[in-house]
Amino acid sequence: MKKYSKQRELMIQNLTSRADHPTAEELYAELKEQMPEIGMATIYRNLNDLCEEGLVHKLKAKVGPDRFDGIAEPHIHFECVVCGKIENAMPYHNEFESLEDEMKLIEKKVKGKIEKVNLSFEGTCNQCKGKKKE
Amino acid sequence: MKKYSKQRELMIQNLTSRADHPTAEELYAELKEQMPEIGMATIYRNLNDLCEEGLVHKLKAKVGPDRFDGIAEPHIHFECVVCGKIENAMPYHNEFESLEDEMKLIEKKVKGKIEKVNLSFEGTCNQCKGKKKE
DNA sequence: CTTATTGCAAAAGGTTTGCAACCGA
DNA sequence: TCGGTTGCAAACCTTTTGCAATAAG
Repeated sequence: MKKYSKQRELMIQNLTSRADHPTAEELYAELKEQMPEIGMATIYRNLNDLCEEGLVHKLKAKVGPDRFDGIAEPHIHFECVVCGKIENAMPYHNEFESLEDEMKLIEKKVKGKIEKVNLSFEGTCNQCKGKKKE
Repeated sequence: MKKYSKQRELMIQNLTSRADHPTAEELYAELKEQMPEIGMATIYRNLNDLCEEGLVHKLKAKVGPDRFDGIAEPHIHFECVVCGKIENAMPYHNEFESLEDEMKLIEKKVKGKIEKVNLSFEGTCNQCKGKKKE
């Protein structure tokens, strides 16, 4: 039987109320301020559970550790191939708005055969564009 | 100055002449038959070089180690969330043919800002569907 | 009282790196 | 000969796991 845990609660709260996609390490650092005893293993264990429950999605960046997304709606990701950061593709939203709708359409169409549709862009984020191979 | 190496040559040959997307380990095992002295570090080093040169693409599966794709043309991937295998989305090709064209279009449109557009489906492959959580 | 969940530390898995030997130009 | 490339082993980073302690129901 599933039991309540403060740790998991904080994680859900954190992940579902933000638009970016932190790594386990980043999440850990943040939660450690609200709860200094929390351990890394708990973070990973709950993250995996939440993924299985479908509440959270695991994102694999080309660079760096995995990232986690607490937003359910299909959306487009922009991933920096230099630092690995993944953001929702807002900067391109206007141009590609229709694509998110199309993603939903595709998902509906292939329901059963396919669990998820991913659409992402790769490039260099503005921060990384600033520095010449730091 | 760049020098020829038998090892890299074999890798390029292998990766550009197949439609699937092996892991470093799989590639290593195959090449070891043609060249028993070859080492894992060489595989990884060359794989990274080839990715930088743009000859090969690194694919991050949700499950298991990274995979490598020697095909340049934008195409849709189908990834098994159980075993991690990634294949070109041929089974769905008819239905979604237009999407590959759209990918190319998008890529053209955002050239400069964006290096690559990725479209992928997640699901359970036929082999994994066969076995109940083996 | 029972058992899911935790925190810690150790282990595992995948990839990268240092270095001496090797090989192509 | 010179410098890029290799193979090996050790190092590295991220994630998972075993286990005893803790806390939810």
